[in-house]
Amino acid sequence: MSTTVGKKVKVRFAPSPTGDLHVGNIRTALFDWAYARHTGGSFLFRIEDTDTTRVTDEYINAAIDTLKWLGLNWDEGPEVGGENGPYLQSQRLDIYTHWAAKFIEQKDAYYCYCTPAELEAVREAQRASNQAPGYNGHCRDLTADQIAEYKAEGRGAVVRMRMPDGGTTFTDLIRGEMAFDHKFVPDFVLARADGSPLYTLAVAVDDVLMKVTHILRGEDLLSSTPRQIRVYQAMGLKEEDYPVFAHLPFVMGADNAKLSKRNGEVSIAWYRDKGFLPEAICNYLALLGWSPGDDREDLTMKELCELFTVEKVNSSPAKFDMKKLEAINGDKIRALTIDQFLDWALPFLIKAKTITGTPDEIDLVKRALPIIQERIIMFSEIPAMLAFLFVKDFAIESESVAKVTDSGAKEVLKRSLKELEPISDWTHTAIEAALRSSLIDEMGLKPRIAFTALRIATTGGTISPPLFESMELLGKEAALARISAALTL
RNA sequence: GGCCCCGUCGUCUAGCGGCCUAGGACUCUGGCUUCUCAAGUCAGCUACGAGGGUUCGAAUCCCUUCGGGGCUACCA
Repeated sequence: MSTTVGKKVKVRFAPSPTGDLHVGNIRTALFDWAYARHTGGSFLFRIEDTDTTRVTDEYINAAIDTLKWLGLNWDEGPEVGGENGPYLQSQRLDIYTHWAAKFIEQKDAYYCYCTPAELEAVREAQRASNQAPGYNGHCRDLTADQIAEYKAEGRGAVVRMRMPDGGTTFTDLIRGEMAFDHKFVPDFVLARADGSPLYTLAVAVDDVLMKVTHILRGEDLLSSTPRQIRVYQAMGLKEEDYPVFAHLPFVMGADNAKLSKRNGEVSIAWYRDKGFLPEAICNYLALLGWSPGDDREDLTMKELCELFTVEKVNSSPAKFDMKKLEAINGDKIRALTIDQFLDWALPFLIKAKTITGTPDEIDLVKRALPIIQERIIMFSEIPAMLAFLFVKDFAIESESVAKVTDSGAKEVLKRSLKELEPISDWTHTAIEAALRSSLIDEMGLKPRIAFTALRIATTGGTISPPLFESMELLGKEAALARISAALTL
C-alpha cells in the first residue's frame, strides 16, 4: 500500500470545466490542495478539455479565477507553468495520439470498426438477456481481409483497449482493498474515430507523465479505475509507480441527488456574489466528508492543511447544508477586523449603488460597520442594512407608517425632538441618556414602545441597527430632520 | 437488469468490542439578556435502517435484507 514512501507527493486537481466550478468540484480541489500542503508535496492543476464541444474558454478562465479566489494556489498548471506542461489537455493531443499508436503497435489496443448502431444493438441484446453490458470483442482479432472490407465500406475506426482476462486490484486510501473482475470491465475506447482522445486515455497518460502520486477524486470515477490502471500497464509503468487512489464521497443536494445545477445554488460564483468568505466556504466544505477527529470545527486554512489527512475522509456521501455554511460565514465575518471587514464590504456597497465610494462615504461606512458586523451572515446584506445612512430621498416603509402616525407615537416624536435639539456632543451615549430620562423615566413609557416610533422615523423601518448608534451615525441634523418629517405624516 | 460504493440525531459528524443510559456542531423549540433585529448565554427535542448471528459484552465483527447512490458512451 505505501508504494510512495520516500517519494514526494504530487496531487492533482483536473476538472473538466463544462460549467462553473461547483461545490462538489471545489470540495475535491480543497482536499487535493490540503493534502498536498499537509504532506509538503505539490499541487498540480490541469484542465481536462478533451471534449471540445462541452468545454469553453470562458469556463476555463472562470475555474482559474475561482481557485485563485479561494486561495487554493497551485504549483504547476495554467498561468504558473511547470516542467510537465502544457496543462491544458487540448494542447497535448499529439501526446495522446502517440500513446494510442504505441498501444496499437504493442497489441494492447486494436482498431474497432463497429458502428454506434451495432454497438447499441449488442448492448440491447445483453441487457435483454440480463448479461453484463459491454463490448463483445467483435473486432479484437480481425483478419487483414476483414479490415480491408470494413475500410472499403468506409467505416471509421476507434482505438479500443484490450482488457486481459483476470482482474484488477488496488488499494483505495478511503475504501480499502478494491477488486474488479475484468468480466465486468469490457474493452474500452481510447480514441475516437477522428483520432481525438477520450478521458480514460488522456487522464492516465497525463497522470503518469506529470508524475502524479496521489489521485483524490470523486467516487463516480471509482469504477473507471481498472481502465486507468490498464493504461498505466500499457505505458510500461511498474506497479509500485502507479499513483495511489482515494475516491471521495459525493456532496449531495438537499433533495438527495448528486449536487448539480438543477438542485441548488452550486456555482461558487454565486456564493462569491452573495458575500461568502472563501475561508468560510473552505472551512465548511472541509467538514463535508472529513473531520479532524475531535470536536474542532472552526478552522483556518492553515489549520486545515496541518490537520488534513486522507485517512480521516469519510466514505459515505454528505448532504450540503446551507444553514451551516451561513453559520460559519457569520462566525468568520464576526472575527474580521474592522479594516478587513471594510475591504470586503465596500465592493458590495458600491455594486449596490448604496455609495459611490467617496472618502466621506467610506469614512461613514467604516464607523457604521461595527454595529452591523454581528447582524449579517453574508456581505450582500450590508447595502440594505446601511441604506438609511445614504439614501437621498428618505422614506418610511409603507407598512410602518401607521406606527408613527398614531397619537402616542407623535407624542414620543415631539418630546424626542425637544430633548435632542440641545445636545451638543452628538454621541449615542448622550442621545440615549437624554431619551431615556425623558421618554422612559418621565413619561413612563416602556422602552420598546418608546423607541419603535423613533426607529421608524430615523431609519425607515421596524428593524434596524441599534437605534442610538444609528442616530449618531446619521448626524444630528439629518436625524432631527427625519423626526420632524415623520411628524408631518 | 449487471457490476460497484454507501447506511449513527432533520443535517454534518465523533465513535474503530466494554469509557456509549451514544459526544460535538448546525437547524429547530423554550428561557435569560435586550431599544427592534441580531449576537451572546442556558436548557431541551431528536440517531446507531431492519433481521439474524459471533461474543461474557456490539453502533463497532460476520451474514441476510431493505434503502440511497454511482457506473454501465466514439461524456468526464
